Amino acid sequence: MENAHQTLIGKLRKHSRLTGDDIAEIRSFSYFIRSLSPNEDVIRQGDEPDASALVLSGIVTRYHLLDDGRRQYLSFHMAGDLPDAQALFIEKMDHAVGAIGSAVVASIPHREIKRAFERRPNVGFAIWKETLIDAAIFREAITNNSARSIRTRMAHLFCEIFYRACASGIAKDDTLSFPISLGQLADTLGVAIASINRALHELRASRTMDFRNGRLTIENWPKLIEIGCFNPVYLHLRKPPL
Amino acid sequence: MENAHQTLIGKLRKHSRLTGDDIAEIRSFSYFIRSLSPNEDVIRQGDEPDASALVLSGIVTRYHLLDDGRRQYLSFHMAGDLPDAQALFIEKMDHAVGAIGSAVVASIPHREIKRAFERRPNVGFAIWKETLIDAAIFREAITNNSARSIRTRMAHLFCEIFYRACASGIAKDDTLSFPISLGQLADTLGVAIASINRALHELRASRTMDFRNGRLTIENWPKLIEIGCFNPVYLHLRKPPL
DNA sequence: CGGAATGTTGATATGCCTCAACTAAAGTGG
DNA sequence: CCACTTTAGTTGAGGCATATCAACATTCCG
Repeated sequence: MENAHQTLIGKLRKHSRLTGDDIAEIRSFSYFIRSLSPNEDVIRQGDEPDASALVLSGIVTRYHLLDDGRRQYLSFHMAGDLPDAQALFIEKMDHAVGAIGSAVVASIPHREIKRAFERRPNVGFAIWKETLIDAAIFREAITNNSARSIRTRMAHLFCEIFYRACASGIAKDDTLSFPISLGQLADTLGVAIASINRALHELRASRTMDFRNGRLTIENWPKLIEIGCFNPVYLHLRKPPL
Repeated sequence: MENAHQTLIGKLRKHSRLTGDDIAEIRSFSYFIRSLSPNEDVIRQGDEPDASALVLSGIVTRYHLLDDGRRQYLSFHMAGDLPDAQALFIEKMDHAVGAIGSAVVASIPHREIKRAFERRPNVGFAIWKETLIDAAIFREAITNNSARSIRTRMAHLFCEIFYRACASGIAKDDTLSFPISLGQLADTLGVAIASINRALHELRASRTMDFRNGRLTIENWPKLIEIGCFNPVYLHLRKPPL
């Protein structure tokens, strides 16, 4: 596995330009590694963390815990992502962050990240930009879950995940490990498990994509894009991977 | 009407601490005033603006334009908000920004805002924090539109709007001008107009709140909070207005 | 090997959408 | 200022997509 500094630098460079000094500053970050079991939380709603997690491997999710105990999954994060960067400036977490499947994260103290902002504003701008892209992904999720059919929602979600996985380098050809359950998928797209299952079977039968046992396989990318009304502009990548 | 500097300073201070030097830096911003007619756009999807709008009066919205011409409204903004601050670091707009009813905005050049960051990092952090709170509002909208009944969605939306309007100072006692049509409400909550209408009549009949002719009146705030499962933590206000 | 969690499938119920017909309000031009 | 047009709001009837429920199959994991 790459080290945390390299993972972060590689990620930031996908969206921003960094100078040698910026990179040196990032390399000065200390961190500690944390290995997560499936469904283990990194942070809980209400916590006030003093470090931010950088995903090194596996899938990490952000979710709301509802009054009745249900969950609403908000986003999924992979190697290079900073799923709780917002805690740098907002003390109390309004949502939780946890692993889907096994994952490894590097915990970087806020203090060091903030010091970097003062010394190299450019590093701050790059991380700020990451949080802005997060926001764009949230906006797209609003539209996806509000204005589209189950079939389209599902296709769109998998388009986004696969596209980002390609950018992140964790997708192998047309396949990707994404160990999420149907129940979690239901709590992501805002529909019942039974409906998730049926939509999944439909995409499988039409040889568009196949998701089973936590593995996503793309069989017909153009068709999946069309079904999902997917337009990757909102991901704001400098070099589109596909 | 207050001037733009004062509006911005007042807003940032609701979430962040600013020193005298920070405030002086903000006062150095140049801007020009732009008056908007109902439904006029400030920026369109695909634009690459070089200035950010600060809302001075009226309601401004952010929305996605879908393939079939429909709209998905994403958020609403009022005096003090910076609805397109993200364009500071993301060149191409992935959504549009426009007025609901008549509105007035101040356009501040990106160049000047970025210069302020270099001179007073604290000013940058305060604006960054605003964009992070925006993201929290988006997350809440995902949950609202995905995991709640129409009735609850509607109550939650009006709770948020009224709460923020109080913080912003534009609500008078228990009433607020919010000149949105039922069709726009439908395109916000992801439901049909007919359903919006019926939910509205239900809230009116139960004397919880009344929305008509672009005016929101709260009749029973505790009840509205309960119906909407509203918890304002995600708005991250230093001093809750209610 | 046994138990729990997850996935599968059909039958039934229902909330919401669609459509349509109508009313009310707002904007426009003579 | 009024007639006209357009837009917004209202309401009921009917249909459909999706939720719910239940029973069972499969996989995972200790």
